[in-house]
Amino acid sequence: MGQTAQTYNPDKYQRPSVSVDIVIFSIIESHLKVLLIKRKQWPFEGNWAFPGGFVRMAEGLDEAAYRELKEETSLDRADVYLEQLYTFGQPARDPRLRVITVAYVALVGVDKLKAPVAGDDAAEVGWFSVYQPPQLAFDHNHILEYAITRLRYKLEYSAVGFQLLPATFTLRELQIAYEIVLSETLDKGNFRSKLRKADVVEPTPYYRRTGGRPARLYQFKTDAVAEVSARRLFP
Amino acid sequence: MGQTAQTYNPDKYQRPSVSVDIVIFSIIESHLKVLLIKRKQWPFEGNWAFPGGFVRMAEGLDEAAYRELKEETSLDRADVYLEQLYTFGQPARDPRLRVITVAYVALVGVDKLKAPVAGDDAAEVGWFSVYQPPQLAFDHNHILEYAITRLRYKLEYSAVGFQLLPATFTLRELQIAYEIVLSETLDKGNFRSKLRKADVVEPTPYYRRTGGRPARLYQFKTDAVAEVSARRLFP
DNA sequence: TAAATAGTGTCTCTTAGACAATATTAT
DNA sequence: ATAATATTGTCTAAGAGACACTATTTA
Repeated sequence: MGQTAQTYNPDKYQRPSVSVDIVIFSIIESHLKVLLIKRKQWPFEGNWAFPGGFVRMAEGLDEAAYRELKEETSLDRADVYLEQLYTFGQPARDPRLRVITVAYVALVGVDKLKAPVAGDDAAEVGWFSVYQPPQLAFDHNHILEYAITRLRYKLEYSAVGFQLLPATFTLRELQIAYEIVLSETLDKGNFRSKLRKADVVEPTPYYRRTGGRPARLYQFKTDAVAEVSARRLFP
Repeated sequence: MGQTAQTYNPDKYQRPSVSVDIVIFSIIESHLKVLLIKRKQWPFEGNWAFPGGFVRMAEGLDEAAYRELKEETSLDRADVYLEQLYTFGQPARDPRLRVITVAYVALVGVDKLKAPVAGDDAAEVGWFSVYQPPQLAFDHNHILEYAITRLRYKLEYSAVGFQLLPATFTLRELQIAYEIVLSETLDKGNFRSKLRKADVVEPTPYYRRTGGRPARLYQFKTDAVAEVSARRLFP
């Protein structure tokens, strides 16, 4: 809102619509998946799209994202990690009208997944592997690419990968989550020593039974900043 | 634009206005400065604000940012580095009406600075030190903080700092630019060896006279990717 | 020659990454 | 005991950072 804001009367001009779209990631059966909703109407009828919707006049952007998350997936604000991704505004991205969309990325732990119910008209909802996504509506394929890139980046430099797991987890489970997102194998010993130095997880008194020696369960340190800044966590 | 997009008719509802705001950085007289325009009307009359304006129906967001840049500062698309920063949309950020703004960051070399002319009504324009900014309009102080953080981050991990300098420059000048932005001193030898390894600058046949031994002029390798990804350039 | 700045090299300590060794359970 | 998995430790090469040295100009 710079200089022209005073002389320009926006009421005289058409305004775009503004929506939020949420790229929700989770790890399901050892695969990085994204939540999609099937469209039932033109345009892109039958294609899949991210949950989302229009921003209301009295709510902020994050607020709109949380509201849509709740409405379309029953996921509560406390159940997810949410951050703004990027704003996409090509004039032709929606054939009906000008829609500028503020895209968000969300991470959800498997244990938080209720059966996702879509909005009022009970649309189809499903989790899809991010590497073989179906044909998506609008520019959502492009947004998905961008979101995956950001997710990888985030995980390399911070500890938000926690958000993809239940409240307690073994270090091996955490490593596997990282391996799934980054699409590369990590060294067990090095992964653990990195974690130790980053000081972001703490042991609980509990263990999980596995095939061999039971594994200690860990949790994220509540006081730890997930955003381990300035130094790469898993290069 | 998810499920609700079909059942929701946006024409029945009020729409927000969407603007772009551009935080333009440059290094002027050894200080990191930002370009601001003085507002002449309510609200925030007399306060300073970033150049920017409303997005038109037929243009994309980047396009709108470049257009406003040209209109309000005469800076051409080729003269600046521009990237989207973040979208701010608190309902009350503009007292007149609901405005969601897509903020951009721009870097300009000193040599590109024409006398900045403001829009039609010839407002005051000035460069201000980012560390003692005046009282800004709207949430622009907050946006400025965010932009500085992003700028520092970008410079640490990439080579876009080049964009703050003329086409040719000495390595010492480049180092000083980095020091000014990062607010810390860097080791001469280490800075140079990092640059050598990153392989982003190449020598020209020219020299600049200084107080002592003349310094060779360098330029950015045209084929080099300024985004030196995945590895930190100046930790 | 002295001062000033440019440019290069070296040394040490830390860290990344590969790999090995030990520990604890079930069968 | 053997298999399976957890957990910790060791070694080496590369990189970061501190610092010193040489080079080339002006005054």
